[in-house]
Amino acid sequence: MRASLAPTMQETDDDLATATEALLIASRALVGVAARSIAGVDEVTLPQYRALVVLMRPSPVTVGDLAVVLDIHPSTATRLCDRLELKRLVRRRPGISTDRRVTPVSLTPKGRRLVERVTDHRRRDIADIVASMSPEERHNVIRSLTAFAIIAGEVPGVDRFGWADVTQRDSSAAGGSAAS
Amino acid sequence: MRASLAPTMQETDDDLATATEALLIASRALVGVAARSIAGVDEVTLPQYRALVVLMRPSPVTVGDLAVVLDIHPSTATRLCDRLELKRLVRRRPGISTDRRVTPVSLTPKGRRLVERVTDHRRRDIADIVASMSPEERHNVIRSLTAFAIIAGEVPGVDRFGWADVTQRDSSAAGGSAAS
DNA sequence: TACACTAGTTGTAGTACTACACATATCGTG
DNA sequence: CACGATATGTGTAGTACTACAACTAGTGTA
Repeated sequence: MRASLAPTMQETDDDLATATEALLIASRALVGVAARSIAGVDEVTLPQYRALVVLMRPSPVTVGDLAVVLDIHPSTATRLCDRLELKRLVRRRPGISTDRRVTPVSLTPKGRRLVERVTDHRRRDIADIVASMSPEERHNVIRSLTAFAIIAGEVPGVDRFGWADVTQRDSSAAGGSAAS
Repeated sequence: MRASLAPTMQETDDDLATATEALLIASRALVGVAARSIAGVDEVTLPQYRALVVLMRPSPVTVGDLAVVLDIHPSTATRLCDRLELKRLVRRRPGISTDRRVTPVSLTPKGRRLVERVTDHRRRDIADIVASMSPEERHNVIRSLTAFAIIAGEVPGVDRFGWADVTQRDSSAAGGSAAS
């Protein structure tokens, strides 16, 4: 399919490369948007924000879960939670779990609002761009990106979940490992 | 979402919102991809990587330019350059400019390779996803995202340039300001 | 030439993030 | 119930990032 004419194999190959480049470029633009949306919030550092995004998940999250998802040492997760708790963005809720070794952590309303604020900011920036598109382009975006997002969620090695949202892994801020 | 025909005004409004959401979701996926590509590189921290991306620009970049673009204090830019120079990723090149107050900074081959490595990593991840798409979807992506990227580059408040690539501004890693 | 301004660096100080090693509760099992 | 495994927290240490203040050097102008 392809609008109308039948694609030859060669055209398909070209499209593959072209689409990849288009996404790579769009990726930069979108990442830039994401960057600004978190930049507008002074209240948390990047690792902290990443943690908050993880905590947006509906399922319960423990300190240990955070360590696994963020790929940091458990003790680092503990410290991270300490700081977030000081800022009243999360709450430790011992006793919620039957396993009393674990420490469930949840967002406070304040923490949730912060994440939502960042998302809204990003949505506005994107909306500004979308508003500048022609109806046809807009229409196209819906179709192609929906397809993209669905597939991205299925391709192994690509996170479909929010924490990726965090935009990036802090790399090795210290001498650490933290690699993929 | 509807497949073909001429949009009415109302449908256009709907599309605007839908397209925004589609981009928001795609944004997460793409940011996740970007995250991984930098995560695979232990050698630099995020601020350091951002600086390297800025230095990919063809035009000469000074220490002060870095401070402005990265939105950090000049002294912070100095320290950043110090560390990058220690890692042999950049070089200070005094004497290149007629104004002997400024200190031009440029990537070393090693630094350039690092940035390219990250980009390649990202390109591969995206290609994996694109490969899973139907030719029609792929075709669509090319058209819509190219339009998106072009517009994004024109809409004020959205960076068209590479440094956004960096994926994100480190927020206030310290007690700092750094906000936008 | 004197003086203000610009660019960068250095001194100082504080917070964050990271990990490793060790200590403390709990849980599961034999 | 004893014992290993699990989940967190603490003690300790090191690097990074950040900014402000002060200093050096070079530029431009009156």
